[in-house]
Amino acid sequence: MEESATNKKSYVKVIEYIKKQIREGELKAGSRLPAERELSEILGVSRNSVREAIRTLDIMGVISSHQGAGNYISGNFENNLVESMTMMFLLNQIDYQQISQLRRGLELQALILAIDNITDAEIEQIKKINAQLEHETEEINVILDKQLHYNIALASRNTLIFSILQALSELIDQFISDLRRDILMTEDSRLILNEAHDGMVKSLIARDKELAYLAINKHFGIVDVKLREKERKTMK
Amino acid sequence: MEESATNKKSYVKVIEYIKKQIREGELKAGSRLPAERELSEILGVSRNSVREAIRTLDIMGVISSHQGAGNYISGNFENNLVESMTMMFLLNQIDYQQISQLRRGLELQALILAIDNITDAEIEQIKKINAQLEHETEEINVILDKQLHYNIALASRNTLIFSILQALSELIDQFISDLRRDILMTEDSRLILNEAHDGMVKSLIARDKELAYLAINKHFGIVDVKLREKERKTMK
DNA sequence: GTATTAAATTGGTAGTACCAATTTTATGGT
DNA sequence: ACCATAAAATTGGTACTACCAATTTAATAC
Repeated sequence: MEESATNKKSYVKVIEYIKKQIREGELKAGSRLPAERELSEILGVSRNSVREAIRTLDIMGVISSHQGAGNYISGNFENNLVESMTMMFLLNQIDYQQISQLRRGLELQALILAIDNITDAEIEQIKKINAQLEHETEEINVILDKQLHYNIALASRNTLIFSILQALSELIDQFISDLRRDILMTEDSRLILNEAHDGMVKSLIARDKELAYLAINKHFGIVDVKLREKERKTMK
Repeated sequence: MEESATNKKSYVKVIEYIKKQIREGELKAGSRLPAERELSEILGVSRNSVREAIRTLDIMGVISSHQGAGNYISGNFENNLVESMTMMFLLNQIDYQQISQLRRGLELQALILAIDNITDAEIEQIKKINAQLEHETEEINVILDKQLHYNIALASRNTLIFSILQALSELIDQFISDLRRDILMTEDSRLILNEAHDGMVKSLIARDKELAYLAINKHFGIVDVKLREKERKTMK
């Protein structure tokens, strides 16, 4: 019972065609797709269906559309992950605790991978950011904090982990940036977070994965404590 | 310069409207959306645009469409993650090594969370699966192996981590199932994997996170070794 | 009250038309 | 020959209509 193309919904045909073209090397990042009217003719489906498929791939980050210019293969998937997680968040399928737990797992793995892959220049850059971060006596500088984690994620050389961490960061910005600020602003958490960041940087310098594990635990330990405090207040 | 609704592309309006409805509790998992022709009228956009938006949310897993019946708010996001990662894979933005690294981080975190949340009944279930798995003398039973990891991920009580792990599993099935089988089939890896699985189960029983860390390292240590062997052969 | 049938509803697809942004081509001047 | 400008062609964005196909709902017959 092979029905291959028939029976399938038209927009699925279009998506599969594009996938096939990518798989076969006909399309790659930067390539321009055939015009919608052309695709419509090639595949024997209406332009409606072509557009539904392209719109989906657009939102997913696979394609970027430019009116008048054409549709191009992109490669920016963070948007898709953000969109997806946003919906999960809105539908109450996930909460901040889950996001934090995921981050903990990924930050640790990113740090461990970075230990294997980071260059000396990158370490210097991170040391610089961390030094600036510790000069902040008032509160944790959110931007510097993000930069620190960003650079570590980058040094992991794992696009997938990097993308997910970026998506999580954006998700936090969108929905719970105030919560994060509250968590980071108190004096005690600031000190512990500085220690944690120091530990992370030291683990990179010493290429010490055990230290990395401890530092991440310290980092997210305090985040979790603060999160629970916050929840208790909200409950009252 | 507030332009709110104007200037925005029509399908964006539709998506934002649906998001808003979800945020305000008008729509939740299981809810039925207004008919496409209705939405079209409500928002003052063409049915085309409504469909482009709905199609996107459909592929994302937020909506499930049923011809004749209607569009319903769903909540099955694995499909979206799979789609997204599939595209990343096809566009050579990620490879098996990266997937394995991500899995390693998530499996560890899932196991650690499971230690805190798993019930005795669930432990019994997992022990049973593991016992069956060790009876397999010929090769690793892929299905049982997947079940073991599946149940641990479930016990983590983290939908997000669970979803990503499921997506990774499907991705592996789709593209590199043969590679996985090759990795798991050799005698030495079978023994080590059994030890690793034992360690994971024991860590759950003893609620020992240190043991969990060691077991996961053993598990993915052998996977990585086999992966590198495979790569070396391919290079030749 | 139940089973069957007809009608209405709703998503799926196709086609046409026109607008808007961009690119390409043609035109004119120096 | 070169460049700036304008016209034409291309291409995505949107709207509207029409019809098909699956499903649900209402009507009918028993």
